[in-house]
Amino acid sequence: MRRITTYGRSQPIYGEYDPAEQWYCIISGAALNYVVLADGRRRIVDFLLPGDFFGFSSRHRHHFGAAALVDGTTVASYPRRGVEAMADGDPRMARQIREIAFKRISRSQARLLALGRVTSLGKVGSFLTEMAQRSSEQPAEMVDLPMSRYDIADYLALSVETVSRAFSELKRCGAIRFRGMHRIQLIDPKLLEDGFDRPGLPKPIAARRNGSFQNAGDRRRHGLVVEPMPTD
Amino acid sequence: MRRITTYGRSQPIYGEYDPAEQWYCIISGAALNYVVLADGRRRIVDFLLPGDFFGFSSRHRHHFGAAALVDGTTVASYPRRGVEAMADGDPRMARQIREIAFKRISRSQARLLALGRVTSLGKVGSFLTEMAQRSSEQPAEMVDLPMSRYDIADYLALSVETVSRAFSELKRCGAIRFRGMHRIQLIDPKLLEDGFDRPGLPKPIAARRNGSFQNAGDRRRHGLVVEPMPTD
DNA sequence: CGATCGTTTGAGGTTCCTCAACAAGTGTGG
DNA sequence: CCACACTTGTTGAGGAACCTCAAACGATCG
Repeated sequence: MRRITTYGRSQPIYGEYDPAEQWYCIISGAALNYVVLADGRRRIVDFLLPGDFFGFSSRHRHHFGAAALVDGTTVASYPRRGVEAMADGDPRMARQIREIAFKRISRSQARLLALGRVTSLGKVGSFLTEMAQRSSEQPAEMVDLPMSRYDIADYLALSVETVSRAFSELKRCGAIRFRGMHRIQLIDPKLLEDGFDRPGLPKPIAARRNGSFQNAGDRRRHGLVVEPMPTD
Repeated sequence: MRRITTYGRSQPIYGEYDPAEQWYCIISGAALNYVVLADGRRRIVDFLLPGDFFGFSSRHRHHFGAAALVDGTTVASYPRRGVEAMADGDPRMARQIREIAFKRISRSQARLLALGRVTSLGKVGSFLTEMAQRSSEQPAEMVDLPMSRYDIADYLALSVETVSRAFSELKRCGAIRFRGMHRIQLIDPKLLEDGFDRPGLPKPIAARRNGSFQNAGDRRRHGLVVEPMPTD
């Protein structure tokens, strides 16, 4: 039913616009979903870690490519038709697939927020937070980054140089510490998660920690007037 | 089974962190998914148009809020448990739900690309393209924008001023034409979709239309070496 | 050891954000 | 009907952040 394949670094798992006939799950290693834009730039749509399912598509072809990040990445693949047939006969299976899909929706949407952040430190900070949460169950403060700075840059829609500078800056202000190039210790996770958001301020050494909202006028300006739920 | 509710402008459909006990579908009008960040800013996670399902969550609580965009937005809501039970007994239903979920994954990921675009004209251009595609089956060149410039700004992670300037600029260079404040005619959809991507260039009047890739060196730099698929 | 890749740091220019003012559209009450 | 307040949209000026180009350093591998 399922087939295990091992890939080398940068080796494609499937290409952009390939027919979407398999679903996949990372067993070990890491991979990424990418797109190459018309002008040759690359965007990384998602990093894929052990336990992540991918390769779903609403149409019959993929919209993105997938490639391994590290040598020896092992991936399980399941024929789409077979799984769908199994799901048809086994409601628990179907639920599990739904659950996986919903999780993925949540994650993409959370990522939208990260991408929407204003400053490079904010983006890199939330990237580190995301990786820390995904790579282990309990909030670990040690993060392995199997990808290069280039990958991170394409993931966050920043230039490599800006990513590198952001890491240096985070180190300088004591939010992180390097344990080797691809191993980072999070000293102040809270700061990484919601600090560094506002540009053009004194300098993001001390983070705002108020957590309160703006005044009512600002909320109304944004169309977020809090009114009672409709009673019916 | 399903319940129809009508909402006024800016009226919440459900709040952030509310228990996720219903699934919803827009019947008419428009709505949005939003988040209010710690510093009081708002991010719009998604615009919801007729036919769009929303309110899925992998956990028992929503991560985002939902609110109506226009007066008289009608929304169908379905009790989650009921639908899940139905899906358990009806494989076709289950498939349909999967299909909806997969579509939504595709859309969030497509949106990641739009947010990752470099320039404000690129972002606004792909926003218009997205709205045009979503609001009708065949590629329409007339787009209704039920949301304010503020909403668009929060959707694209730009300031209102920049959004407004981008519209003006697009009008100036003949890519769009105004048919009222919230009704826009797309003159050059191709330009909107892939033009305006590179900052710091002559000025994005003539779009690059080559569609070819960079040289091999650049592809390798990005870890996208094209190698044969594993034969096994 | 040389070559290449990955990473970091510097300098200059462009874009976008903030602050500000103004114009246009909408609704309310006199 | 108009005055007024308020919201929404547009435009200008100045400064901050990021991108590009460039160069240097470190690591890895043959």
